Amino acid sequence: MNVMSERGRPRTFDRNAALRRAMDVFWAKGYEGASISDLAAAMGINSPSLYAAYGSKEALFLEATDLYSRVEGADIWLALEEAPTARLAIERFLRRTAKAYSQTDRPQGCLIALGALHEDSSRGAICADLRRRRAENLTALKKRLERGVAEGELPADFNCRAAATFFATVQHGMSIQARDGASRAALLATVAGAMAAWKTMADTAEA
Amino acid sequence: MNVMSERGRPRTFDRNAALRRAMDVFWAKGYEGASISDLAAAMGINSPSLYAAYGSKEALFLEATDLYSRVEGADIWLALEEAPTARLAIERFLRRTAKAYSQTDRPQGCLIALGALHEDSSRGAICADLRRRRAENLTALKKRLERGVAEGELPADFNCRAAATFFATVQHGMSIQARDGASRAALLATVAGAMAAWKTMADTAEA
DNA sequence: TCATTTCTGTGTTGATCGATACATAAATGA
DNA sequence: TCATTTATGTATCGATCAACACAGAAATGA
Repeated sequence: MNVMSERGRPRTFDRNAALRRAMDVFWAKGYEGASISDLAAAMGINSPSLYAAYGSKEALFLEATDLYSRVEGADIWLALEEAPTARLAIERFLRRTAKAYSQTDRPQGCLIALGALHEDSSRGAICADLRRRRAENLTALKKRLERGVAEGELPADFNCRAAATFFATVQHGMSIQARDGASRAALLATVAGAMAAWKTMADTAEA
Repeated sequence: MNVMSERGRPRTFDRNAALRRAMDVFWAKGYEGASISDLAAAMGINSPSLYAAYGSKEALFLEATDLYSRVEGADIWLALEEAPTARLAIERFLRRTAKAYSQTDRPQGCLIALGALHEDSSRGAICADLRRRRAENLTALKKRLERGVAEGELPADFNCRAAATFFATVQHGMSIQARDGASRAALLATVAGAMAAWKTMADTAEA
């Protein structure tokens, strides 16, 4: 398959490197704000090469968001699985979020959260895909909390869904906070606020 | 002034009613997603009438967001002043937010939070205005918490800035949550999570 | 009545949008 | 060598963007 595709004139640019550049543009400007001109210029190619290699703006965005989750988001969500307790898992998840969202050498906030918030007939697939990814993230949080219940760390009647919703919402808010230029310290203050809810939530469930 | 302006052919549409329609379009589609065609059609006028009455798309947006804060946002922020305690003030503020963001007869989430998140040279003034409004909201929260400290409800070393940042961030996250179709119950679960942090934050400050 | 002022609807402006046509270049297999 | 295949650069496509020119309509004051 791969061997057969080596016929014809070879591509003169690195497809993965160009995709990463496209990701940065979408990340900074959002889906509608990023024009084909912007993208092609950042990728160092002309628009026909872009369309030949990726198909369309929509397809390019979908590939870019996939790359984003794998490269930029992986570390954050890995914390959920690796931490020994649910409490530590949530805390590390939020702290890594604060760190990632305040990196000064890349766009602030999250591409998944901010990439395409305004639905439109011409952007239906884009919005649906981002929504699906956000829903997956919510499920990952819920699963980790449920594991905490199963392992006896949290009371049996702990509301995992509600808690997961809360922490996911805090993370989404941090994207907007980061876009407003919040410092890492300010984002960590939000993390501290969210974690302050932990004890009360666990105790309330027991009562 | 007003009398002098009554010369010439009178306007055949209600300027305020049309502005409200424009607000709804910006609210649903965001600044870049709302075209002049969209706006004029929803307002029931042609684009020259739009430009004659409001000046430009940017000026129309600024008027629309001002109307939004006065009409849609007033009730939410009034809760801060009216509640007898800081704790109740924050709780009512968040509960009214949950109610407002889940109204099914209007766009979900907040125009101030979601209207223009991606900065661009052509949208600088828009983004700056929304950022200013968000900063004002943060200040209002901080002021209310400081009043709680002054009145002895909260310990003297309570970190008002950090707490205000946390609650503002939760509200911003609720906008994205609402855009994802969250029910009022789901938004109230987030409110409960945020309020669960209250006791811990107050106690930690005392320690 | 009539000059002045302001608004309305039609039609259009140059710019930019996402997406391609086309000719040429550079690789392959036969 | 040469037909085939794929990529590249130039130069555009029709559609839509924000904004406006212009002429006619509807009010005013004199």
